[in-house]
Amino acid sequence: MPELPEVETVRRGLAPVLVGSRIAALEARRPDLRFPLPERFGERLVGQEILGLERRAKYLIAALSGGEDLVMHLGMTGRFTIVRDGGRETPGDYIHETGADPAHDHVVLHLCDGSRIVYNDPRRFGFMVMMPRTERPDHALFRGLGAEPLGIELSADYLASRAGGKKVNLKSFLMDQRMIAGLGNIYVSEALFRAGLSPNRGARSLADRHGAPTDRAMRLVPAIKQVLQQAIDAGGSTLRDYRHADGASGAFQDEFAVYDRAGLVCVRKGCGGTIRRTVHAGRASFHCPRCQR
DNA sequence: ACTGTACCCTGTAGGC
DNA sequence: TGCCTACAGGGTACAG
Repeated sequence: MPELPEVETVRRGLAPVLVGSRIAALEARRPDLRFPLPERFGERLVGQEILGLERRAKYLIAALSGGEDLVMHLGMTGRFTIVRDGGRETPGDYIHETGADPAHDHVVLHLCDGSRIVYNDPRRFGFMVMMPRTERPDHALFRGLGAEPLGIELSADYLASRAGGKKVNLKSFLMDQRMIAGLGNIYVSEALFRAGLSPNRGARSLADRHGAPTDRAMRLVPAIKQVLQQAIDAGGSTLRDYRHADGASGAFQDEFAVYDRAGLVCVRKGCGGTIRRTVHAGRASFHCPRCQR
C-alpha cells in the first residue's frame, strides 16, 4: 500500500511524537513480521532516545542515541498509530483508538511520556530491522536503491542512463526500486498518465541511440515529481488500510486520473477515451490509450 | 545480466 | 447465507 507519499505522510505524523522521546518499553506480540524481528529487540531499544526520523524510498529510519538505526518498512498493509497517554490499555480497546483490527497490532513502542506507537499489519509484509548507523549505506536493503524521486538526482539524464538498452516496459522499469526508489503501483500509473506515456512502451525509449534523454524522459521527470508532491500535500492515498499516524485518511485517491478507473472516461477534457486495465509483472496498470503513447 | 513468474499472508469483494 | 476465486499501496527468490 504505502508508497513514497504515504510513508512520508506517516513520517511527518510520527516525527513530532518520536523525535526527542525515549523508549520506555517494547511489546512484540509475535516474533516476526515478514522477517524475524531483530535479535534482542527490546534490549536494543529500551532506554534509547530517538534522535531523528527520516525516510529513504519507502523506508522509515529512526536514528537511536546508541548509534543504531531502526529501519521500518510498511509492506502493503502496515500502519503506525499514535496512542496518546491516557489511552486504554487492553488490546481490544485499540479498535476505538486506531480503527484497526487489534488482532494485527504486532509491535507497540511505549515512550517515556506514556504515549504508545502501535504497529498494525494484517498481511505482515512489513518488517523492522536494526543496524549500526554507519553500516546503513552498505546494507543490502539500501545499497542498490535507485534515485530518490524528489531529489535532484532524478533527472532526464539519470533516467536515460539507467533505461538505455533495457528491454523492460516503462511500467516495470519505474516500479524497479533499483532505478527509482519510492514509486509504487499507484504513482507509476499516475505519473505515466501525466507524462502522456504508455506503460507498454519500452523503457529504452527514454534514451536516444547516443544515450541522451529523449523528450519523453524530459516529460517524465516533472510528471513523477509533481504527482508525488501533490500526493504528499494531500496526505497520501487511502484505499483500504493506509492511515496517517493520527488515524486520518489521505485524500489523493480522489484525484486519481487513471488508477483503479478501468472502463471510466478519461479525465482529460475533450479526450473521451476509456481507461484500460493491463497487467505488467503481475501488477495492474491503468492508462488512457488515447492520451498515452 | 536480464526478465518473467511464483510466492509470502490476510482480508474482502464479487460470482454462483 | 455460503463457498470459491481473484485481487490488493510491497519485495524477494528462483527458473529460464
